[in-house]
This record gives sequence, C-alpha cells and structure tokens, in this order.
Amino acid sequence: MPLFNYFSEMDRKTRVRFAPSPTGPLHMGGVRTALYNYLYARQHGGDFIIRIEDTDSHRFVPGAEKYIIEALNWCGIIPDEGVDENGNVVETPSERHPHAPYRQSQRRGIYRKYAEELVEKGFAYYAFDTAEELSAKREEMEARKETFIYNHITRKSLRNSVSMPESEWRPLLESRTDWTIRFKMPEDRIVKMDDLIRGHIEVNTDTLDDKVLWKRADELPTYHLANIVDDHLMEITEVIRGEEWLPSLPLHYLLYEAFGWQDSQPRFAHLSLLLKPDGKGKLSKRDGDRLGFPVFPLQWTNAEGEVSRGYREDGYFPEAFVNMLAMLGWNPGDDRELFTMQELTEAFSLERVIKSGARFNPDKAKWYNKEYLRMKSDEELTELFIPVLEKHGMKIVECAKCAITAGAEMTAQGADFKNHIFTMDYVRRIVSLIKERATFVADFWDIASYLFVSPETYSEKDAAKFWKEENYTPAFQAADFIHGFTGEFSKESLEGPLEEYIRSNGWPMGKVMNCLRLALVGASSGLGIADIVTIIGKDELAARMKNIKEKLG
RNA sequence: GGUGGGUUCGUAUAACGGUUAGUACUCAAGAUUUUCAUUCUUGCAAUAGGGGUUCGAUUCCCCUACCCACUACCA
Repeated sequence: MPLFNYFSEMDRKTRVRFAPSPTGPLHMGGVRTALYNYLYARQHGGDFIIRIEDTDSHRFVPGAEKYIIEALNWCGIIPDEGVDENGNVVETPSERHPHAPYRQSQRRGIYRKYAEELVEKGFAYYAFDTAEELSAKREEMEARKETFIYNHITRKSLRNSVSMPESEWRPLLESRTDWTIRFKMPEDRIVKMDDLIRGHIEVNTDTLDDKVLWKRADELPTYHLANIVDDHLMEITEVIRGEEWLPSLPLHYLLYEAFGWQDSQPRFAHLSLLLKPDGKGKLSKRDGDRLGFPVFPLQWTNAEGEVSRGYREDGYFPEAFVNMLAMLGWNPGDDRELFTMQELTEAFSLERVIKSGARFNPDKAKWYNKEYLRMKSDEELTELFIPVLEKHGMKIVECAKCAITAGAEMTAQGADFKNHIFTMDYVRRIVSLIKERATFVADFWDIASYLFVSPETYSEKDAAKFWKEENYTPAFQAADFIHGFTGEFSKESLEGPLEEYIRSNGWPMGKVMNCLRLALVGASSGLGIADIVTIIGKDELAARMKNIKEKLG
C-alpha cells in the first residue's frame, strides 16, 4: 500500500531535474544525485533536465558549469533539456512549450514578479535590515548563548514592511537598493510533508525562520524562490535531491501553497549523503587527498592552480564509476552487483534507496573497475593500452610488413626490441594474457613492460633466492632447448616438451623456471615461461640469457 | 543549543513479525599453478543500549546514546 499518492492520479509526464550550482567541480555525491534523477526519468519514460542554479554571483566559478556538463557526459548522463558542454540550450523537440533558458542568471527577469506577488498576498514582506546589522545581532545574541532567528517574534522589532508603517518603508523601498523580500513564516503551524524515501514528516513552523526570497542588490532570487518557481514553470514532477535540503522542505511546501500551486507540486525524495571511508563526517576533497582516491569525476584545476584528481584521469571506466555510485545507497533487492546503465534503468526504484548515509569504499570502486576491465574485449583494451605504450617510448604499428619496409627488424612475433617497434597483434596477444591481472589499463605497463623492453636490473631478493649455479646451469640448457625447439613455436606446443625436458633431466622445475624468469623478467614473477618466450621470440630469449650471464655471472 | 533525519559484520547491503541473520568488498588460511597474479575452497566478523507491544522483534512503539544535515541577502 502506498504511503500517499496525492496526485498519482494526475497524468503528467515525468520530468525531473538536476540543478547544480556552478561553484566548483561536481562532487561524486552530486554525480550520484544526477544519476538517480537520470535513472528515474529513463525508467518512467520522462525527461531529465539540467538547470544551472547560478543565483549567487559571489560564488560563481568560471568553468564550473562546463566541468559539470562534461562530467555528466562522461558518465553517460545526457540531458533531454538543459545546457550542453558548449553552453548551448538542449531541448528535445516536443509539443510542450519551451522551458529555456536553463540558467537562472538568464531567467532573472521572471522571479521578481513572483516575489512581489507573495508580498501582495501577504505571504512575504520587504526587509531593510542590512547583512551587517543582522550578523551583529546574531553575534550579540550568541554571546548570551541565545540564537537569533528572524521569525514572527523578532520581525516585529526589525526593520521591515511588517513592523513599520507604509509611510516609513515605502520611501526606503524607492531610495535603497539593498533590501530583500522575506517569506513570512506562519506562527505555530504544523507542516505535514511526505518524502518518497523517508515517508511522512511533520515540522512546526515556529522552529523555522523568515527566509530571504529575493535580493534587490543582485536583482536575483535566492535558491528557495528560484527553485520553486522554476520547478513549477518547468513542470517538474519529482524533485530528487540531497539530504541537505530536507530542513528547507517545509518552506518549499509553504511556498507552493502560497502560490496556489499545491495541485501540481512535485513529489520529493531526499537522498542521504556520501560519508568518509573512515572516521566521521561527509566525504570531502581532503579525504581523497589523504586516502588516495578521487572525489571528483574529472580532474579539476582551481584558480590557484591546485589540481584535484578525477576518476577519469585515474583510469576508471565510466561504466564502473557509475555502477559503483549506483550501488552506494541503493540495491536491487537481490545479490546482483554488476549493472549496465540500461539494467540500472530497469532495476532502479526510489523505494529501495537507503535512508542512512553511505560510507564510500575506495576498494570497492577498484573492484568494480577490475570487473569492467575483464569484460572489455582484447581489441578495445589494446586500443586503450597503445597510448600508454607510446608514453613509454614504444611505437605500435598496424602490420609487420609496413614496419619492415620502413627499416624495422621485426621478429616473427611482430617485435623489434632494438627500435621498440611492435605490431598491434603483438600487443593484443599480451593484453589477452594480462587483463585478468590488472585493475586499470595503466597497470598493463607495470605488469608487462618486460615484454617490450629487456630487463636492465634483476631483483636482488629473487636473484639471491634462485640464481645459484645448480639452478642456472640447467636454466641455460633449458634456454638452449627452447631455442632449438623445432615444433610450432606456441605456448601450447612448447609447454609440454619443455617441462618434460626439465623433468627428464631430474632438475627442480620451480628453481629452473625461476632462473629463466629472472633472466626474462628481471624478477620471479610474471607469466609462464612458455608464454613469455613464444611472445618475445627466440632471438630475444638468447639476448636476455646472454645479458644475465654477463651481469650475474 | 534548537529542528529534522539516521543507526545490521571494518565497509556496502539482504532478510511478509518466525532464517544456523545471507551476499559482496577488504583481510587471513588452504588448494591449484614453473613464480606472481588469476581461479577455487574455507575462515574472521553485525542487528548501538534499555524498555515496551507480541506466542515470537533486526523488523512495530517509546526512551537513551551516538552519527549526519540544517540553523546566511550560499546552494
């Protein structure tokens, strides 16, 4: 049985919005809010709208809006309406009336009349107290361990159109440009609200204050007014936003009521916050720096030149990032953990969103990336690996033939170790063998660099353990055996005979193999010997055996 | 301080009022493998505390504790 359904009978098209403020990079918690909105819209065949809430001119940060749109794009969260990464209006062609512009600073003209309407109806009033006067008052009362609150009691003794006669305030309205319009919070009223996630909530208006709705100085509304007016004008049906807005929900209810918009009032859902992995409090940029993980989807450089890392730049796949985020505070009710965006769209429901705050777990984020990395094709991973290889000075060519005509000395496997030239096929084969060992594509180099460059040094620890005459003498013979192997030079056909050769000579398998590995890798870790030699080829094997002989004797 | 929200293994979470309280991540041990990694198996580990209601409470109610948010002419 539904908790409530005050307009579920109304046949409105689902329209939800994500309304960020361009005051800096989008936090991953913000991405989650956007994601839940997006999933909800998709699931209900509705519209997802991005609205830029830039009503605070003092906190505006250049580039932040572009960053936000780009970050959402990277995540696959594309608006049906709003602004794109170039700042242009996005609107799906439809029979509906247009809702643009989607930037509140460009909508400034429309808010004043709504604010004045509230004053005329007696739901709001003009206030002439300066910010300085009010903060002085606050400090003064705080010193007496009391809390100043602008409400039905204090407003009588403050400077506003309620306490003063019109003959007194009207001239101020004309002459001054620093007044505000405040909401007249009613006295002793219980506001009854419903939240899609939290259920029924009641609050007494006596605990609330007269919020500023409109600022004459900026000719702009504050969040509360702009939000209600725009949600109404844009025909928003559900407001899915962060928990920090729950305390202002009564005001928002009262505003809808004052405007007479209750019938089309959106339903509300307040999402819990993302918490630090350890300790107390909500997840902040500092936690990322301290614990070594990004808190932003994309890298961000602030005005001071300080760089904050991003999931994208850290090598996360957007699908993995989105999947991880979706599961932080929501679950499908069963044991499934891996979801594509499409699957999320089908499975998502606000009813299953968790009420309590979710602690972020960086380990789980890595696990998700690992899972997605293994799901990628060898071809795709090869494409992604190539820039990493090139960064390390490797040159990747389409085919061996064209490289040879250009002067390269390619082996049968497609490698020129001297000139660091390798074919795509060479890389692809390596990728297929190492992808299960990595979390990020960038790990490939650390895991497999020895398949591109000969080891220059040898792990002292491993050498001390394995590089003994009784082990390396057989190892050199085994290398000769491989070199002289006449069968098909593949892992499958070489592996058996090689093992048989070592075993039949009565040599210790592990020690001999690790001596070879030391020569080929530089340490006693890595792929199977048969894999390594059939990748790098006989000549490179011989070169590396010669090299270790010279260096370790 | 006030108001609102929240509380199941370390973390994310599951569990019509009836389960040996499940799963995943992390960690540990073992098996497999020529090493490492993978894989597989096993293990560690939770209903914040106290009262009710009930035959029976993780689940419903109350109190306490703790955590979070809000308490701006910021969003």
